[in-house]
Amino acid sequence: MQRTRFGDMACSIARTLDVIGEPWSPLILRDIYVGISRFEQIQRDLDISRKVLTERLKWLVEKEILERRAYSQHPPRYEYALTGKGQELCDLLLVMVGWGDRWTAGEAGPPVLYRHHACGRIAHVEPRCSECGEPMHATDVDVLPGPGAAVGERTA
Amino acid sequence: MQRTRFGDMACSIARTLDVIGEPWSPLILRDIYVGISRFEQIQRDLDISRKVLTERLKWLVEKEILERRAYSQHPPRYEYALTGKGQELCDLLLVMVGWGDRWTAGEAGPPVLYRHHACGRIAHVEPRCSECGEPMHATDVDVLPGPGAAVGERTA
DNA sequence: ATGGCTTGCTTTCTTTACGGAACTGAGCGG
DNA sequence: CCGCTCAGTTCCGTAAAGAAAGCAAGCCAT
Repeated sequence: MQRTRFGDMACSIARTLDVIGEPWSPLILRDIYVGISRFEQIQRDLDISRKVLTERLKWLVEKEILERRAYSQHPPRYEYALTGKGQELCDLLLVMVGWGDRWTAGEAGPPVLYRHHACGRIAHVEPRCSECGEPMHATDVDVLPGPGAAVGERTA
Repeated sequence: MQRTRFGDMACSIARTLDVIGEPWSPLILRDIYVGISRFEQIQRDLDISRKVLTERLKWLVEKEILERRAYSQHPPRYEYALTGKGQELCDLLLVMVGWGDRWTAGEAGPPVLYRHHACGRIAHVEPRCSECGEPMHATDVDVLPGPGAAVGERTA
């Protein structure tokens, strides 16, 4: 969508946005995650322009987030499925759900609940440190240049 | 940017996207998070159109993600600061960083590292269950209708 | 065999938003 | 009073989104 491509920036946020940052992409991912996996289904569910849906699906397949596969040869019918890379992106969706539930749900409460397989309880995700297991929020970290930093260039 | 507003959908992902889903918004948030907080600074850092930057900042202030405040009266100069709501959004950025580092960083390695205050180690965020503390990925949950579900309507 | 139905797109057209560049205006500072 | 910085605003050309229609392949019933 945007003319400026984010993929070339030395920033993991920008590079993630390059993949799913365009409008509709996260919602398409969500649909496929919950089992709405065919072109017509997604189009109806989101009420998205067929043209844009075609473009997004092609892009996400190119980026190896989705796989297009035939579930019927005759007639040829296709569905879209998450790759491993795509499933990990869905973790990001869960975090978005967490923020949205907390700040935008209002009176009515969250529209969707998530039950954790491991404990069977309704839960939300909590960001924790990969090293010590304690909560790890944006306010709990120092930001340092890493090996892939483009020295002397804009970080963005 | 998109003509279709996501804010009215009964979906926390859509409502989160309504706030920061537009192009550049997450990168603007990131800049302010790391201390690049003035109009000219952000514009230079991201090389974003001044017009779009103006629009985004105004939107994020309206949505109470950012606060515009004068750091000088004479001459009148402004900077943008995260609200509590905005700081929590930054957790989402950390998750995006995690995915981006893992899938898009390549040979060079991650451009930026994050040191966790609590343990002092370089770390990344790991989504864990708010109830039992075990890892909680998108593949580890069941999706159920919640109280705020728009019954009979599209979930999106 | 043919008219209708569904699926999975593609095409065309209009409207909107982005990107780039120039311009404004307030307030220093020399 | 000339130039500089900051913080935008305005204008214009182009690219992308949205709406709607069209298309082709393959059933399916009459």
